[in-house]
Amino acid sequence: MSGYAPSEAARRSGFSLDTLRYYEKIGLLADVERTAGGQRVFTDDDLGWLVLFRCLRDTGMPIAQMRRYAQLARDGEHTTDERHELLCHHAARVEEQMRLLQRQYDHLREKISFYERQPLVAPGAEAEQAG
Amino acid sequence: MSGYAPSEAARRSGFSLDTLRYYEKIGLLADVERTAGGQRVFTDDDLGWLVLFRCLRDTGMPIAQMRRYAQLARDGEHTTDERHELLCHHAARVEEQMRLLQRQYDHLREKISFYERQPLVAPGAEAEQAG
DNA sequence: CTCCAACCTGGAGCGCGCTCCAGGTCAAGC
DNA sequence: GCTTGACCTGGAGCGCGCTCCAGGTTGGAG
Repeated sequence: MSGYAPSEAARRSGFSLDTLRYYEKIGLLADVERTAGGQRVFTDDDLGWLVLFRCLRDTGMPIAQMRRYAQLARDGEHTTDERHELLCHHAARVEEQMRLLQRQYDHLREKISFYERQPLVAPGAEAEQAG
Repeated sequence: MSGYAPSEAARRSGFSLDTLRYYEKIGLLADVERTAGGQRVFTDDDLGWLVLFRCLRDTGMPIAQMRRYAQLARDGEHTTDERHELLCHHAARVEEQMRLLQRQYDHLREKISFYERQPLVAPGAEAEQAG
């Protein structure tokens, strides 16, 4: 059940082969196993990390911070508080990001509704907006 | 009421001076007025555009697409359908983005709650997760 | 009139996160 | 044993969106 070829790991994780190698190179994924010949073998644990990295990446965490998190996890049990804190801070930023996105989405919708109302309104009746 | 110095426009829009110049250079903001000596004077209309650009940027629209939108607007009334369509497509992408962000935020929260439950649970009682 | 902070230009540089490449190795199927 | 496609490495390159710089000009305050 564990031991995936690079292409399989790529397929399952949604990251490209190059990205998987890159993540290992910069120390996000550490010590990926190898065959005798030197080819990578990804474990279920690696896949779990990749799922996490996707979550963090999709929510806008910089790679440097993911690296830090991964390093803390490798450092052992005594770093759980710091890891917890790191994730909480990140979650707070994500919440802010969601609020901003919602706000700007509302603006966008308003702008769109302006285009949709325009044909029904007498020319010049609405305040001129940019665009 | 209209006619802002670059620094004032920067302050009001939240973009840096360099970014304002950059936006003009690449044709997002076209034909910004100048004093006799060549210094920029931003109008309320320019400010309106900047508000729009911030909205589009914050929702992840690439600059090339903003450029296209701005160009269409300059091309006149007969492009309203295309502009409307462009914004609608963008809005759809933003909705997808919001769904993804929410989903990944939920994962993140789950991960965090794992850290918060951990001290209460007997060692080995929970499935091992990466990180 | 002088000063100096704000402004101008063209163009180089940067930070991020990959992505691609050349040149070589590995390993599964025939 | 041979072929062939997947894989390896180190390092260069890229696309985006700015950001910074040098060297010069402008314009309002005193």
